[in-house]
Amino acid sequence: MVKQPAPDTTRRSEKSRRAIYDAALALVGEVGYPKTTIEGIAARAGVGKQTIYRWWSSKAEVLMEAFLDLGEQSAHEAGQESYTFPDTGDLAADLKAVLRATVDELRDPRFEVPSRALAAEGVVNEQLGRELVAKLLQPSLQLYVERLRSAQDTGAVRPEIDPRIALELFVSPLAQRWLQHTGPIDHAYTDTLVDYALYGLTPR
Amino acid sequence: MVKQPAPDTTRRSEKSRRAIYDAALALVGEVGYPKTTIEGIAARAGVGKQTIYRWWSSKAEVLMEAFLDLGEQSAHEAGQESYTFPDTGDLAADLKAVLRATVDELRDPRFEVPSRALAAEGVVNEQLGRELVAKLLQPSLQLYVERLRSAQDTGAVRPEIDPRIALELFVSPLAQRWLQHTGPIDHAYTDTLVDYALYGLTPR
Amino acid sequence: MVKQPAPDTTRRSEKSRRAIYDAALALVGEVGYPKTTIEGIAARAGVGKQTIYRWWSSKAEVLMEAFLDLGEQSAHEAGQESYTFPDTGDLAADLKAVLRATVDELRDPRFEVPSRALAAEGVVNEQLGRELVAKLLQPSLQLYVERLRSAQDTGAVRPEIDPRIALELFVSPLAQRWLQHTGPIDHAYTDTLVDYALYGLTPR
Amino acid sequence: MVKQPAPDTTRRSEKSRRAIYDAALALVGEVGYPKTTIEGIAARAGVGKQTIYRWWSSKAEVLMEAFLDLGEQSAHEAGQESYTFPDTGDLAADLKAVLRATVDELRDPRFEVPSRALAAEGVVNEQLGRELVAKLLQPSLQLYVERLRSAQDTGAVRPEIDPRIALELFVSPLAQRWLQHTGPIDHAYTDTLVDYALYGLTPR
DNA sequence: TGATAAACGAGACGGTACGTCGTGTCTTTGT
DNA sequence: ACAAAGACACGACGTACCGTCTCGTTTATCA
Repeated sequence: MVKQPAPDTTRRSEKSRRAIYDAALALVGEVGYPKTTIEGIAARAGVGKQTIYRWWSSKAEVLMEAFLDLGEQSAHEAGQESYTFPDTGDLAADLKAVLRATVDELRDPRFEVPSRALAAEGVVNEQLGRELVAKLLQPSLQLYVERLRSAQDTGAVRPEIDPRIALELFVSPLAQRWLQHTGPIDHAYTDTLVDYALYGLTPR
Repeated sequence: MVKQPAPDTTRRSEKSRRAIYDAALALVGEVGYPKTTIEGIAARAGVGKQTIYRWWSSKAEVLMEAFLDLGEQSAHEAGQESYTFPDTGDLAADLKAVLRATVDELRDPRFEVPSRALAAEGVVNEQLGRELVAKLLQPSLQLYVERLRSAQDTGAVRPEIDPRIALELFVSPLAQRWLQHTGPIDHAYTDTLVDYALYGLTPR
Repeated sequence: MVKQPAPDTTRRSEKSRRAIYDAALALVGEVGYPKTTIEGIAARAGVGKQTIYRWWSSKAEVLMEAFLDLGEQSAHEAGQESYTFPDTGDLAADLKAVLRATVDELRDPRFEVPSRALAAEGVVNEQLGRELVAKLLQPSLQLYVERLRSAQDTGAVRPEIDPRIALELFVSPLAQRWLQHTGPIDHAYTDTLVDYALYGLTPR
Repeated sequence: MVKQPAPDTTRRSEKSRRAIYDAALALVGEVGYPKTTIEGIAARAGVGKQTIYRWWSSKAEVLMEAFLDLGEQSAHEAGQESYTFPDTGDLAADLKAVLRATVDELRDPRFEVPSRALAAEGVVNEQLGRELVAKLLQPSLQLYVERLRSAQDTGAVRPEIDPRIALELFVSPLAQRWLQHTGPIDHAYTDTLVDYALYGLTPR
């Protein structure tokens, strides 16, 4: 906190950074977030503790960057397809498809432990929370906004609807069930969500 | 963890328990959850550490019980009115009223810090999460279920709707905005949620 | 320390006292003195802790009384012969015999651990040390004094010699070797001690 | 006990070691050995507990090294004269002089508490006891051996006498009186010891 | 290409908190 | 009324990590 003589980013060891990311994700997966320690990450990465403290200010920050990096890696490999949203003209079908994919992803144990840990940290640490939202959540949510706007253009969604609020009707219930273990998560559930939200609860 | 030779509950010191609850809530409020330590709680409560370890197995458990107790205290004082749900016949109005009250409560700093801390812990610790849901969340949600059933009886809600899922359309978006700082929380927002969810997004 | 409402000795449970003695000696023998605890003694004796604190003021005191009691038991069984000293007229032979017996006793593991523990405690705790000396050591040493006086009567020892000091020439070297591990202990050694001490180191 | 990954001695902080020695000796002097705690030493030395545990394995070991160091300090200051033994040709006089000096040293309160504590520990802990004997006692006793050998050369002591046993006639009685509080310690007493031991108890 | 300055691995350090154990006191319960 | 049982406040234990701070030792630009 006191002094940050601006470490020289150009001299930074790429090898160490990779090793730290790998160690952090591996440890979180193996022993859980609370038992993951900076000392443990350093030891596993074959790195001095100072090398971690030089570039990050907390365990959560390390993990967040490691996780973001993991996401980028996946995206590269997969050819970016995760950042698109289907638009077949059938809004209900498109939403259901995307939510089904999200359900599958949430169940992938590779992502589960670190993302839970980050989410928990973000609940309590507002700054980190906002960073997470901005870097991890927002890009995905933006795709919903765009798809809903497109639906408004075709008349499938009422024009006065605010897409940024409307998307929460699909996304938040799923997120909450996952975060708070308030209920089971499966394709039938997300399909139902889409139906309820699109057509409302009252008789038509 | 090793041995728990079943401490004798009848001999338990009520005074110590109260002091521990008070200290825990006070400390969490003052220095935040991560900096609240069992030693600190014990010292503040004027209690030996062992007295805490004898009856609870983790900081989170202490805080959860303290928080539950706080809720019961409030309920007693207020004469239980928190466990009822208005039924004026106008479903939209009733939902909006309850959600507005919830918004106000979420902003009460007295509840904010400990409930955030508990929620975060519950995200990561499934057992505690389920306990939280069962003891804190479920009772409130059940009131939504009943109100929605009553609306189905009067024909205000389609009969095939599952109320346990439907309620998430109102509650989860608010919860997520609060938990994950994904957006501002106010009365206009929750009013909008009720409108969108009740009448759907598609043109009627 | 604060209050000593003079517990009523007549009401004292003999059974508990015995059980405490047994437990104390057994534990000291099994786990050593430092790992012997008052809680452990109470548990093993099937006795409340308070019953120990009521009658003794420290672990060392319990052990001392237990040990004294053990000695009395042995004496009773053996018919007091331990409190006599041979007087065959041959002083050297008598001393050698007694010291050989002492060597054998010092090697009896039944006595070794507790008496070492007590001796150590006595080194550091003067009050207990004096009690030990008075109750355990003095009676034996007195026998040396008497035998040496008898030798003075027969002219075998110079009349101006102080027997209380003279006996230390035989007893202390053995005691020190045993206590401080400064050398091996056997019959040849004690025989030599007697010869050196009786006849001096200078040529005659 | 579990792991001792050989801390790097070259990186050891000399300042901390000194501070720990000083704190240990001061505390033992002020509150006595049993009330001296590792936490107390660490606090007084302004040192983390781990720094003590890293280099020593017990309170006794710390104190022993501190005491040895104290001895070395004194020796340095005094110019080593403590490691010599007078040889005036008059054996009795030389022994009396050395024993008088020993009496004075035993009464020096600066040495009394720690050396008693160490002696007591050595009684019960054989390994430490042997270390103490080897490092603290042996060097002094060796001087007696040499002086006695020299006396044998001049014919003042019978040639068949074993000096390592003979020296105990002078040293052990004094040591025992001091350790076990079995009698007063003064110059007259040690003078008497020398007379008795050199010339024997029997009439010449 | 060799000097020099940084980042690096290693890990000792002063600390804080952990969870456990034992102390000596006090209270409850059964007899 | 006493003794067993054991909860309690307290304090030390020995361990694990924290974040800071040297230590040499690579590296990797610039002189």
